Amino acid sequence: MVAYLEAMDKVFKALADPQRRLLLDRLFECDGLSLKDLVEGLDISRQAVAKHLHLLEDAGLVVIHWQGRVKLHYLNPIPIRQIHDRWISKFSVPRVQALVDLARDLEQSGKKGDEP
Amino acid sequence: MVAYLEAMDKVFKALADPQRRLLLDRLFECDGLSLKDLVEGLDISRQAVAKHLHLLEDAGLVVIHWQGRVKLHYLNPIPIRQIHDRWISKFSVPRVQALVDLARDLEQSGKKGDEP
DNA sequence: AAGATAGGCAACCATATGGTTGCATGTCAA
DNA sequence: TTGACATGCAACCATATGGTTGCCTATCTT
Repeated sequence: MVAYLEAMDKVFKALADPQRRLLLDRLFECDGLSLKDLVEGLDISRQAVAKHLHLLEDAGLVVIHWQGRVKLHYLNPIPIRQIHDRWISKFSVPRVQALVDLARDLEQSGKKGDEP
Repeated sequence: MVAYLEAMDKVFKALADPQRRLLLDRLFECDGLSLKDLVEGLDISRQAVAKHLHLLEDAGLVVIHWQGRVKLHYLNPIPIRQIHDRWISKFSVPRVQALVDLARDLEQSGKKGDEP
């Protein structure tokens, strides 16, 4: 149990940086990218991106697969789901989801009225 | 959209600290605690706890309600759900949940065999 | 009215974090 | 086999972060 919490600490630390979240976004929409692929569009050095990816991998949010000299990265959503389950009980899911959808709809209709 | 990402940045930063996650755990099991209540059992100063709670409040993970001179804290699970929805698509929820349950069961059976 | 209680604000400090640069290693392709 | 390419490792630096202490404000209670 304590080991689980320590493992999750790495997950939360890994998610704390916006660049790393962008990397996860990229992998979410297109799984199996290499380091070189992921460097493009981030405006920081390759070494910085590599460090980020190592943190994500160490946290278990990304799993890798070597293919020759290129390292492919895959998103692992399980820790994300575990975060969810920590503070949202099964019975409250529908209520919370309804509120999320409501908030999104309000955001949308607000956007429409922004520039008439 | 960019405002949404910036708002979520506060959420991830707030979740990055273990003490703050413990505070959320406390509120999850017993909503509506005061600062004084929450200080007990954390082994850091009241001011440190207050700072943590301010961060959680600013991130929208905790909502407060003044009752005289005592500040009551309530857990708001909506940002947690939004994290979930960012990287777990609706159609993949059953698969991911099955993997989470499997991992938990394996952890359990492993525990049993730990001390024979 | 006065002490006790619940909380806020600000300055300060040590460490953690994210970035850089420079160099090394291993694999593919001509 | 040799040069190009994909990635790893280490040292270093500026800033962010979490903690402390000291003092202030507001609200109960007697």
